[in-house]
Amino acid sequence: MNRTLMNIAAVERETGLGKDTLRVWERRYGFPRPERDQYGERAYPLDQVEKLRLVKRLMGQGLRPGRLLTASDADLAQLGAPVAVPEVGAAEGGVSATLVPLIRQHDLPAVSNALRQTLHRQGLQHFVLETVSVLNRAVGEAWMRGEIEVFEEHLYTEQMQALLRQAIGALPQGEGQPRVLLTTVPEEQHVLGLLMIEALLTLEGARCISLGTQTPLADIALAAKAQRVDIVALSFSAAFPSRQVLPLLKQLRARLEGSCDLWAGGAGVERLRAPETVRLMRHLPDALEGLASWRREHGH
Amino acid sequence: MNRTLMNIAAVERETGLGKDTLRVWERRYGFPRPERDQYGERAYPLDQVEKLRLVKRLMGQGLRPGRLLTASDADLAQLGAPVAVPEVGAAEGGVSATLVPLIRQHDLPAVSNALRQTLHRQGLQHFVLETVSVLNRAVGEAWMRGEIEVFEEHLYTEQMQALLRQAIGALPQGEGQPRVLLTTVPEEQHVLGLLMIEALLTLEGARCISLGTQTPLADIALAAKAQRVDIVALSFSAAFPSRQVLPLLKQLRARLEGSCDLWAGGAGVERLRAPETVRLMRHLPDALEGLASWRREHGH
DNA sequence: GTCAAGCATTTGTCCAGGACAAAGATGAAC
DNA sequence: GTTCATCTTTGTCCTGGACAAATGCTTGAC
Repeated sequence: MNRTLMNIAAVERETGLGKDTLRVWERRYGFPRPERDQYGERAYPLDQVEKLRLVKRLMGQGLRPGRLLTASDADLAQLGAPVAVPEVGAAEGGVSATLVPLIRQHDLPAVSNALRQTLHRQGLQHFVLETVSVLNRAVGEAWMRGEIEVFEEHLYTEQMQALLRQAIGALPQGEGQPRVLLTTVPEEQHVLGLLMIEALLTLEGARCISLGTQTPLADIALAAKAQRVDIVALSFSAAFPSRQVLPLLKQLRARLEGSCDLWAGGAGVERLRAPETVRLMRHLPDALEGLASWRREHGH
Repeated sequence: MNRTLMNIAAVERETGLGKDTLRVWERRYGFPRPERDQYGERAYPLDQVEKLRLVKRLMGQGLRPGRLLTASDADLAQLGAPVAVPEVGAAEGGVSATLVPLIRQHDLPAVSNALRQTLHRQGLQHFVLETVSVLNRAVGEAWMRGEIEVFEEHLYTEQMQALLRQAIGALPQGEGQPRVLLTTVPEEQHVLGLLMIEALLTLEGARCISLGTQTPLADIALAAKAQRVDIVALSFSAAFPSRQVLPLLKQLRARLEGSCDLWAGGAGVERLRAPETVRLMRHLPDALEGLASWRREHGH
């Protein structure tokens, strides 16, 4: 018998739920109910960890933990079961209707080819503005509905990343204006948003300098100074805890020079109120508009 | 006056030190000594956060927190000050002697060109085996000595990543054997190790399937099954807490099918004892040797 | 029936202070 | 100098309490 038990740190890694949260759920709702090891420390069986991953996913659909954790296993399984996919939706003819099934069939070469073909047919700008953003949303929602697994999302991301990086690499990299620093804060690991913006802005002749994901605030500020950038652009995914976004932006704003603009975009800022000193980009085209208005204001 | 105060969660993000650690340091060593906000919660001034980042860096050199946190500010500053770079070292003529200064001067185009040129001169295999591994180590150590900042490391990583991905994209992707799944566990965000292995193995005709970084164990196992891979290869950087590596490998091993090999490589496994069921790759060429021996055993 | 304002509940994160295993340093014996 | 045993340091876990912010609910006005 292969009974693996995980300690609380491993469960935090595996589920993304904090240690405090795991303990307080146990106290309040009676779940999870880990065993104890020889030292009295929590030892979670695999099936409880799986249930926690399910709960986490369902919370993304607006369900609250109090309900989910006190519900019976049967009710939970029903909520969690992938809904029969409305194949009618395929009639819309969108790319996502073609691609999500390919991802689910684990046909990587087909996914890669379909993406490449679509890019070449549409051109980079249209591809990013219409196809990639729609696909990202479709893949994310398919995960929340339980239709695809996390690793399938990773596979999709990796294919798309390779394609976008290749396309960006093929663009001319001049000494354009403005200079834009791209990155995400620590804990935010989604990279596609950055690559999309990098593609759009580079196409328009801006000079993009990417730090990749998860840069500490102090280093974002240092990099902005060292690279003498005009704009710092951050990307927040829907998965990022939204309560943290505005405080973070405020902290970073205080560390940047006044002449440097601060932009924040991605699904994680769609529902936020913009402070005066930060420019929120709720949708992708806002970035192009923002670029144009920066150039107007700075006489280019 | 611009006195930003950070709460304990923000300090954790910024420094990478856990909340428990921050509180126990305060209790034991009297540092950090945050103020309290209106609700009695810790509020860390910026200079204390900076000192914590310095301490974290010095700990990478083998210094222990008990010494560092009770040392005077002056002693600490002396330890932390970048040592005058022994320019004599430049006489070795290695690539790192050329590149690290370019990184420090923030001359991105020069870094990019130097890397590209070296790659073309050496060929991909030699470039990965000799140049990239040496550079990664040099950059990491330069950070530990305080010669370069985190953001400069990010810039280097981003340039190298673009180059390696481009080189990999140009390789023929056949239906080779074995099929290898590449990824890192959650909390391990270093991507260059993965790309290096992907380049080496793809060059030798293996079929590499990368999940990118930070895949939960459950999903690594699911992906291995769905993609019917022969080998799962994980990368651990020196920054990954080494105490966690072996338990992680054991957990994953238990979830993989017996016919699937498990490899672990990178600076994070150099000093570990290998369990029987996992193959530790302490140095890069071990991967090539491992590939050859897999093929011998499976009659290819 | 719709909307806003006020009230109640839920929820995540913080706190204090205790405990202890694992890793690292130290010293004794060979 | 090397090996083994002991002491010290250090990170992470524990319990149980507290409370702000977010969310949901009710009431009342139009």
